[in-house]
Amino acid sequence: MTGLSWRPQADCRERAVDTASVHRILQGLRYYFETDPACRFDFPLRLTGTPFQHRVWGTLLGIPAGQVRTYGALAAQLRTSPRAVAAACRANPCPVVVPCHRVVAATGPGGYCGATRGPHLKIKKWLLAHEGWHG
DNA sequence: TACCGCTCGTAAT
DNA sequence: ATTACGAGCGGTA
Repeated sequence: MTGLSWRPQADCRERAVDTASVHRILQGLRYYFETDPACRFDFPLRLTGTPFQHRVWGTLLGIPAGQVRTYGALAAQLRTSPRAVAAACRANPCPVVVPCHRVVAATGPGGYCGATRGPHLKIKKWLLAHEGWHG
């Protein structure tokens, strides 16, 4: 996971989390990485964002592991524009758990964590491969 | 206002 | 069959 840039928003930083919850979250992530990439994360999420961003993130959570959607397809589904979807993906405060890596461009892989190339993109491709998607 | 993790049409190699 | 480019897009800072 090194290289993933977490850009926590105020809500994430300031919230007090008890040790047991942290343990549960780490266990869930470990299970995803080591055992079953198709597992559902069952811990509660409290994401900070605009109403539109919550709409997009909620839709992302409905994409099964091993599948992808294009920015354009999500835009049509949400009655908005591809770029707006991309901007919301980019603002995702909780990568991996909220699977913005399952959103790709019509012509290529698209970006990840604010980058359209470089190490971040390698992470996106790794996650997709981990989930068994071969594009 | 000016950015953009996009997309589509059109046109030139 | 590719590439390149322009215009339009909707949300956000």
